[in-house]
Amino acid sequence: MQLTVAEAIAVQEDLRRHVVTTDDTSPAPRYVAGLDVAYDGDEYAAAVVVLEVIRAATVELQEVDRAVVRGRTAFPYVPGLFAFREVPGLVAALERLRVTPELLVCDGQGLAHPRRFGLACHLGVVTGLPSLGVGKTAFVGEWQEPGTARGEASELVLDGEVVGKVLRTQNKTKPVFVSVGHRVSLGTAVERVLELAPRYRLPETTRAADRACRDGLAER
DNA sequence: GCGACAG
DNA sequence: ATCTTGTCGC
Repeated sequence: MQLTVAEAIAVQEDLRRHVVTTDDTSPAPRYVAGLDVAYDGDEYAAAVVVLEVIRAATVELQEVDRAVVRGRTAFPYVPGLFAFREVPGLVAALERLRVTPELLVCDGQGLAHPRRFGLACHLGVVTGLPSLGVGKTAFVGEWQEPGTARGEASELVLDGEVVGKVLRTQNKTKPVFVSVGHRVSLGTAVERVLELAPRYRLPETTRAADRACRDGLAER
């Protein structure tokens, strides 16, 4: 790896100062992106899929753009430094988009991180775009099991501070861990995730990006 | 010191 | 993340 663990932590401590945890005065996003990376040894395929959110009687989600970039891993998976492994490929994919997303839905945590600077915060700060994190499992913090109905949530607390929400996106399914990335409030983040997960546990953005990076890795 | 540890 | 088939349920 080009960066040492100590250097990477220093970068996080520096970049975290730029995180904005409130909503900007813009309407609900029309273009929302899902981002994910798949691996095969030290080879990876990073994907970004942009969905247009059509709000009518029911929310409709249509893919309008996508970009998949392949590359070679330059940083190992280190808990707490996950972003250094995924950001290069994801930023490269974002640069290839024709449609600029108004919200990045990341695979992992945002503020729910030991230094309050998980992947979602990192991607938001380096791109300047609003972002939020949706983790499939917990990383840090304490919480109570939320109610079993879609929409019910409980606070994710770390050192006495609310760093996210444990949110049930579908009845009787395992909850997901939502946290702020950049330029969105926690309440809005939860609202966006529910809107993007009308049918399954994970947001459609996440599902689309997951499929895209797997497919990208498969074609060799 | 021991274990836990996003993907 | 990845290793991996069938199977129960809506």
